[in-house]
Amino acid sequence: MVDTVRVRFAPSPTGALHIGGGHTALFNWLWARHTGGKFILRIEDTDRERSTQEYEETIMSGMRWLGLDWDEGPDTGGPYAPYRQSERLSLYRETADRLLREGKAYREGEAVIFKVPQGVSLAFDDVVYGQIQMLSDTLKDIVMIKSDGMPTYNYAAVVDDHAMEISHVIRGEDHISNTPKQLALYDALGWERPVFAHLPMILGKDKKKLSKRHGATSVYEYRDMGYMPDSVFNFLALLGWSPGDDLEIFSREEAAQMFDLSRVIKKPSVFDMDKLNHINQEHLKKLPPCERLALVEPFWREMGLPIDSHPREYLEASLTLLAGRGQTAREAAAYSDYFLDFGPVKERYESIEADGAQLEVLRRFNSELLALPEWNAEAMETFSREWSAANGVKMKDLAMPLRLCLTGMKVSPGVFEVAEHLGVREVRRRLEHYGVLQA
RNA sequence: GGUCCCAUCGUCCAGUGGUCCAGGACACAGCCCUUUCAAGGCUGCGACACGGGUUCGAACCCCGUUGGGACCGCCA
Repeated sequence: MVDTVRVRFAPSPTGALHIGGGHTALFNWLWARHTGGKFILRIEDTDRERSTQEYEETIMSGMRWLGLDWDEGPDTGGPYAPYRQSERLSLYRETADRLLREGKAYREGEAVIFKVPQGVSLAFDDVVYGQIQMLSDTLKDIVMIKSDGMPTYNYAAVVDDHAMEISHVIRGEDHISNTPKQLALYDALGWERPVFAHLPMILGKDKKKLSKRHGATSVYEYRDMGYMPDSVFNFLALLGWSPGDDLEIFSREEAAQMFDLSRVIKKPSVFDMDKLNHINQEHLKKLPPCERLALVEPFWREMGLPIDSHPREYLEASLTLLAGRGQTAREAAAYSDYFLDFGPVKERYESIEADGAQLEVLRRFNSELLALPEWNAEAMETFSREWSAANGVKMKDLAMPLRLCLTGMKVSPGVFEVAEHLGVREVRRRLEHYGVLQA
């Protein structure tokens, strides 16, 4: 009997790894890791027209990106190899011949077709959906081997799940109606059935099955938008499942430990970008500086910023200063460009807006600020508060123009912290450029 | 059309007959903090689709209605 859990993710290499596919893979992975079982990757490349080696590789790297490692697969091999259906043709052939000999299947053209017995109740107990039953009379005969010699999905999946000793078939709910067909096959072959667990679908905002129309659907698009794999993992795990308490931000390991198939719900869930953003921000905040830098760096590079002319410590500190600003790595990169270069600042603002009298006040203030014996945020703030009180000028009217000159933005971390981090020389350079220092 | 599935705040989840005039999170609004924006803290808005049962008692069980979804390929 089934003593060890063996689950599989069985994508067809006809496209990149989808959010839906990632969700299915994730739940299989969680169950395997939770139970100490095996997670198997099987490539279902029986569609000669659409399957490609490139897609197979993208799917695998997509899974790696999400942190879903597999124990057996086409690249790693394993005791049930090969793991690519196109390499298991003889198995399908032999099994089909057997059914042919037993009179349970027939030929039509080059194809082999399974004759569905009539009047049979095909029922199974789904781990998440419960008892599901269908009468065999509503089923048409099932094509097992196509005219091109390749097996069909419903047939190959049964043969392989049996041969690979899969204990739990965990897949999307759209496969519920396929299950009775596969049940008929298991019965005809005299094979023991695996346990079935169907997962609720992921829907778009319009409550329709998630598709290209809904925007980004491949997991890679999320990476390119600046989402962390940990966040996408966390977010996907929360679709159709929850640990039961109010814990929402967790790691892969924590999820694997808490996960249980019996806690998966039936209701389809809507993909909510706002929630993903929030989860990403939470994970971003937890990251140590060096890892955050690694995440943001590609986006800075993409923006053409001079990364290599700054020490790593400086770059890390720049991001630490951001403290929760930005929900994605891409946003964090955009919010911090002024730390790396003066260029973007100048592009945003040609000059500050101030009339003659205001300008004179700013010139005096900035000049005195630059003359401070100690160049740190605390000293600058103390000085500024005293100066503003003494001169009857609001802090705001001193800080905002300074912020504008240094960052080119109306929003930023505390402006004195920005100034400290930029360094007195750079601050002087920027203030001089805008003519807000005394001659 | 046939078959199957689903139904708690706008969204994601909690809730498995009494402790629920329903709890948390996101989003939204307001307040506090404050040199700005975030972050953080506090408050608010907001749902058991409807109708019948069963029961002393129903968000939870049963039936129906309505509304959604999936599948009906020699695609997977």
